[in-house]
Amino acid sequence: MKSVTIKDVAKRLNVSISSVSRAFNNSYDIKKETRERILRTAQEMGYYPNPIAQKLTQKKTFNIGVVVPEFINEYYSEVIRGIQDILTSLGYQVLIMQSDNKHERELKNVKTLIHNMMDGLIICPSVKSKNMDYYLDEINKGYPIVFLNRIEQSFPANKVLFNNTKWGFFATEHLIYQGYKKIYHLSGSNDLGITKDRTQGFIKALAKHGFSKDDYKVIETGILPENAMARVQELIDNKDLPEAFMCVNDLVALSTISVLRQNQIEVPNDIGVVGFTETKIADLVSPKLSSVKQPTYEMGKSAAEMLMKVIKKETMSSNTIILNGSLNIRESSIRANQ
Amino acid sequence: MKSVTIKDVAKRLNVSISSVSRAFNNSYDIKKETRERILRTAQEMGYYPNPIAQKLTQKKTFNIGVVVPEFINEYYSEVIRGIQDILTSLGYQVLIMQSDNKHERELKNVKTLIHNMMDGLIICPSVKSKNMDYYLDEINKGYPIVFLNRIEQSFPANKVLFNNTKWGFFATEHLIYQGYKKIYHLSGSNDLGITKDRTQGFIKALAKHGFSKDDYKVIETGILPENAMARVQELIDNKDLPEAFMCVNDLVALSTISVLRQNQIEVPNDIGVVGFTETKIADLVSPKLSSVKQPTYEMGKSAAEMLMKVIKKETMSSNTIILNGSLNIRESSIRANQ
DNA sequence: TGAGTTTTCGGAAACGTTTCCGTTGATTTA
DNA sequence: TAAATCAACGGAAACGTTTCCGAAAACTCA
Repeated sequence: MKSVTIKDVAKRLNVSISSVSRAFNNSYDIKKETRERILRTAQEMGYYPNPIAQKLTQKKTFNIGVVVPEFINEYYSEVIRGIQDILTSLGYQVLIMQSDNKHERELKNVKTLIHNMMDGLIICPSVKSKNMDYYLDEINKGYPIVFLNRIEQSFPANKVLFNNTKWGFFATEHLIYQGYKKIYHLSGSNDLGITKDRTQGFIKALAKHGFSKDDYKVIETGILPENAMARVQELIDNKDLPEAFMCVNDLVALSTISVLRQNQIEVPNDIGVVGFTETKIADLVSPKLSSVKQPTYEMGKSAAEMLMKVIKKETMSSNTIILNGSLNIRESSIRANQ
Repeated sequence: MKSVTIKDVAKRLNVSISSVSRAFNNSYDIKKETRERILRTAQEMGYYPNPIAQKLTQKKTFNIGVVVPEFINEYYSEVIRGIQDILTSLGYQVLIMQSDNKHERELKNVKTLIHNMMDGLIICPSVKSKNMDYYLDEINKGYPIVFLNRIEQSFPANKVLFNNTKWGFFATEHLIYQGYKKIYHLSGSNDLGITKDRTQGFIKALAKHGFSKDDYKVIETGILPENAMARVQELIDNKDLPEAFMCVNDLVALSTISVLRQNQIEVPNDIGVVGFTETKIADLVSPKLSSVKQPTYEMGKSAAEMLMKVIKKETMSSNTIILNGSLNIRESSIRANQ
């Protein structure tokens, strides 16, 4: 378990510790031949500089921490791919921690990463900004942090966002243009800023097109199938069905379609459905699911690039990047002519 | 950016550095009152022990590294949840790295984690054991490593596995019992041990039930939709369709159903389909997808528990845990009576 | 009361690096 | 040829802890 240190290499070659160090950091004041000699025998002896010791003296670790709430679908997976593609090409390593949608664990993760001297952090918060003081403190101390998704636009920090209100609006307006006159929104939790924004977009679209209070409803189902299915079944039982559903995400949309089908209600012939945060399966199911695609990979890339700028001190202020998505209209929301 | 160190605390209280250290490690040889006094002012000054410096002197970091190939579906997400639930309850932190299905990046990740002094590692390899020498070296040095999934049963290390051959066999036999006489297997890459094992299970089941060479085929589609869809379309064009498909995973199964539907071929009325590595959507699509459920959460738990035993030196040998799954039969593979 | 024991604490080495400073010998310059 | 410059290297401090060792003070016991 004993690993070979810089001293062992120095002793073997009868050179000083400093020279070995210089050889590895290819410093200018070392002769080319000795440098090569040192590197060669170091290789033979299986020596590599201990990163922990390096961190103690240097400031840079070339490690970047990423905190995500979950991996429930490919959303954060693709975000991380975007982050990694940028950062690994620049010689950084990406360390990921999962906070399981719990704010406390998120905070603990962030502290762990900071204390382990990450050069910077990309944080995807679990819930809407409660207790962000710690983060603000660190930012003010000069610690490089970029937020991604699920954070308020007004929060004074560098961040990469998706405009959920806007695309919630478009998704809803699409249903309206299809001629659906009564539309229900199955919404996420109100604690979650992003799903709340989608709800706002929903309401804005209805307002613009003169829907009255009787023509729509917002039903808080959360983002997981179980509860959503129960609530839809309730609607059916109460004979309180709309002409279309605008759903907080694809999982809820698929759940809705599934329950409707069990009750011999067909999508889109009887009822239209549109999802949000498109996943691969949208294109594979029947009916194919209309949904809003988020630029996940690009969001990761942007966040990584922004973080690099912060680290290089090329920017100090609180920048916000808002990326565009697309509404992919498929079968589930195409209203039959009648 | 200058953080407060142990010296600052010691100086403020006119005690020695050692005493402050003792206070934090609640050592036995410090008076209770001084310990509390130190802890209190340390808190006031915002001091916490620098983990990097601690790592340099101690051997334990209470950090565990996890390397996964991807987050393409909820598979590794649930594995990680299992790992985290065990380890965080024991005071450990879990650091995750994603190797993007590339062996080189996996190796780099592992080295990064080891050099950063993780107390142990759980590795989910990306491809079948090529170049495992580095891992074996570390294990022989006494470094605690547990492997999970995608590794050969003969590999001499601690590991947690799913019996892909067995459940590939059961999935296939289920189709046979349904009366399907001609069955094709859409398989993953041969480089991937686990998908190869499923293929073996497929062939075993056919052999047991006396299928001849003409009654089955193995078609290597890989694990992603695009290629699978193309290959299925080829089969349709060549009028070379089986009575049932046994698919390497759910994504390929859904892709298959989708292509068949585009060609007016209905599942399960015309053709039966069964998937593998069940995901949430299996229950939400139409027809509901029959699939093999893997005990993902439990696999993570087992791996974490096994790693703890290795770290505590309660076990030295190469243990293998093989967990059981279940075959969930739904609509897609129920053959209509005829 | 004096020897032995225990409690509590300080000093200093150690962990494995980087980096500043200084020294040596060789080379250049006037 | 003497002075000045330069290339190449060694020594040692520093990073922030833990821990071993030893010593002072307090306590025990006969």
